[in-house]
Amino acid sequence: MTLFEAKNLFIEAWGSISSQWGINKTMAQVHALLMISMEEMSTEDIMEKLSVSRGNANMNLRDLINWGLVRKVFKPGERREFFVAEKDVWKIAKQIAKIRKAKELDPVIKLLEQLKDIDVTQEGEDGKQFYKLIVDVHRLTLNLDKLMEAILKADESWFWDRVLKLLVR
Amino acid sequence: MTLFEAKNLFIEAWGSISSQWGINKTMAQVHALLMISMEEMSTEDIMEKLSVSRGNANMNLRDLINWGLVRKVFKPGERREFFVAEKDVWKIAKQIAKIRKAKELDPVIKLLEQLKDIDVTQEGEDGKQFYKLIVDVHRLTLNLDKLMEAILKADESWFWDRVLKLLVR
DNA sequence: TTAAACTTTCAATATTTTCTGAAAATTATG
DNA sequence: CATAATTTTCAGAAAATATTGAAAGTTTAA
Repeated sequence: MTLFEAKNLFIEAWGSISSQWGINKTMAQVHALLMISMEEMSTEDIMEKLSVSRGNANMNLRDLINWGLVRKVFKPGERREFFVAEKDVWKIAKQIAKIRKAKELDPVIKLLEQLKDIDVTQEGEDGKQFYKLIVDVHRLTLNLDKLMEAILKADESWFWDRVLKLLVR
Repeated sequence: MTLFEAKNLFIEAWGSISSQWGINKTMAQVHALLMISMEEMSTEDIMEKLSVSRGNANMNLRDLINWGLVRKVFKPGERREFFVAEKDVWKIAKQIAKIRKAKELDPVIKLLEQLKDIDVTQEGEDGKQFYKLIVDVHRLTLNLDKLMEAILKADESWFWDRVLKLLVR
């Protein structure tokens, strides 16, 4: 496999896999493209390489910027904007963890905290069982949340050294 | 908030949040409903409670069974099938982790292993940078994979004791 | 200024995903 | 068996999501 083929495969496959990650295909492909390109790219470059419209490219670049995975750069003498992706894989992972925590975990915790308000004393077995479920899920999500927070603060080698030594004997 | 209200809120909210989890609404609601119900439920019961069609109920129940989160039970003297959900939250979490690992992580690892085949010696700086990205992402996903495997084997309190003591001082 | 270069927006369209409901298949019962 | 009860399938409808492309908006520089 040549480098060219490998890069194309990477972009294509990243786009397909993204559907499993709840991320839209163009966004994943733009990200893949920017991660593997040496040079900053213009909107035009991206549109051409991925065969997508200007609107689509623009919107997904904006999302990637909001996710903190891509940033704009200005080239001296150039009027248009260029884009580059963060290349440090640990930083990328932390950024994604942060976003996913906010989207997937925080709303659950918020819901569970509301639900703990029920007056469980008034109800029978049924109420107790429901309350236990809520409390259990709440405890679990809080723990996951703490784990995520720890990841966000951690240095890569420190984190994996600890985790793997202690869990995977 | 009464128990009744709380249960309805839980089902409704679980359905909304599920979109962030890449899970379809009905599936999440059926799961929520079964998790909080004391009694096993028939397809008919579920259709009525959630206002969904027979086909939809049937298909999502099958998916939940395939995910290992729900099982069929047979009642003596009853012809039709009834369904119950696993109630142990740690078991549920492990099951979900297992599925997500298979859907989100394993395909990435497979891709990266293919991509490591490129003949990097032939290429310049560009090839080196690409290779580094592949290797870095590969290492990270393998580590995540090991973490997931550890979770799958672990006992809940043991797992959180270790993780939280070591990461969150 | 103003006009060209470039970016953003958004209504219309296309695509993908989910849901319905009736028909087909399966299973149990007399 | 035959028939009634129940489950499964699946083509088409509906809903949700993603994409286009052209118009509107913004910025730069002559």
